[in-house]
Amino acid sequence: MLTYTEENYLKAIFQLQEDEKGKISTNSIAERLSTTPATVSDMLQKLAAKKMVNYLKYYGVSLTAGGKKKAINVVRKHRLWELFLYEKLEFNWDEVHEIAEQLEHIQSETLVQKLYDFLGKPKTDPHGDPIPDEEGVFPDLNTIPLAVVAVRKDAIVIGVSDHRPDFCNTYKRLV
Amino acid sequence: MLTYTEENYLKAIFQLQEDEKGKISTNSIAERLSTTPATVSDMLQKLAAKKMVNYLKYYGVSLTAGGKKKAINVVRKHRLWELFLYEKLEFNWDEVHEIAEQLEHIQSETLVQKLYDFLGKPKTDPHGDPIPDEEGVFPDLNTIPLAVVAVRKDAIVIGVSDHRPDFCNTYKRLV
DNA sequence: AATAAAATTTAGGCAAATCTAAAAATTAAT
DNA sequence: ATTAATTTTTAGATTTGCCTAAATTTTATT
Repeated sequence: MLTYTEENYLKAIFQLQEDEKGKISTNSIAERLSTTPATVSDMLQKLAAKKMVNYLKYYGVSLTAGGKKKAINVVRKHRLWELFLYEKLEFNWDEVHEIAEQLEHIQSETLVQKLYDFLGKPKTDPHGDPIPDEEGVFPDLNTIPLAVVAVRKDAIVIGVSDHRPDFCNTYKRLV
Repeated sequence: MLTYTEENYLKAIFQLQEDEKGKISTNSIAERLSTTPATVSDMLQKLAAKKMVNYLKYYGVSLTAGGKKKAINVVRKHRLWELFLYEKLEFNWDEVHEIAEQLEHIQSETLVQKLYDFLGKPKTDPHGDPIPDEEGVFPDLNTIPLAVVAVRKDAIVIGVSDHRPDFCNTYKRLV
């Protein structure tokens, strides 16, 4: 069983891996988690001992198959809870992230499954991010960055990548 | 801010105080929380330092006004989440306790309030236990123990005090 | 009331997660 | 290719929550 903190590390590594596409540095993890590189170094060794990451000192980390599975499950739970808060409890979309950071660590596979069904097997969260299915597969949303949409061409905004309340608060909601 | 563990101590003390009506012993807390008396002794001193309990060595503990408020809030959250799991996610009533033990520690007053409204400001959880309102006041349910109901008199069962899955599982649901 | 039993607290330790400061390794720059 | 700068790791501490074993205090028994 992983601790709350360990789950956060796996999620951070997973998300950095998506963005940066290369080796993940100790510093980038530290920055993302607002901690020190020393602490990250320590934790990576623990996660390596638990076979959650492949770790070579001074070279960087990547997730093992098992680590990736755990990470995706955390992301799935985070996004499902965000959607629940937004759709069912009528939170604003800028308020949901912080609470979902806590809810994503609740342990119960049955709960995730029932929440998924309750929300109608959704494909995206309130920020437009894809929600993986029970197998950990992300839906293909066929999106392109707004910056590359041709001039005078119609387009539908389906998501934002900046989740900070300050940014989200600029808009009432998507679409 | 209280830790997850501290919240569990306050809840345990609160519930023991309701049952036993006298001084709460170190041993009874240890038993309820499945830990050792030594650990409890330690924690009581920490909680006393935080003004959450009145504690006199070798004599027992009681909650301060502040500690009681926190404890009731945890109970409130626990019961609201249980009801959510049961009513909205269709869990069996014997499965909800364990998950609610985790959910009761999610920090967000807004969340509790919105959940309360979402569930229709309920008065009882799936076990028939009263849910305190936003002020921490428990609704008066006007109940008597089944054992003192007169012979040949009609009565409606509104709750059970044993929350263990084994016991609850004997019945499909209340009423 | 003295002693035995039970309850409680203290002492000393351990693991997790964090930090700062120092050391080591890698990368960049002249 | 040395040296300087940066990144990463190790070392040594701290806090929280927990344990066992020993000491202390209270309660019960004869």
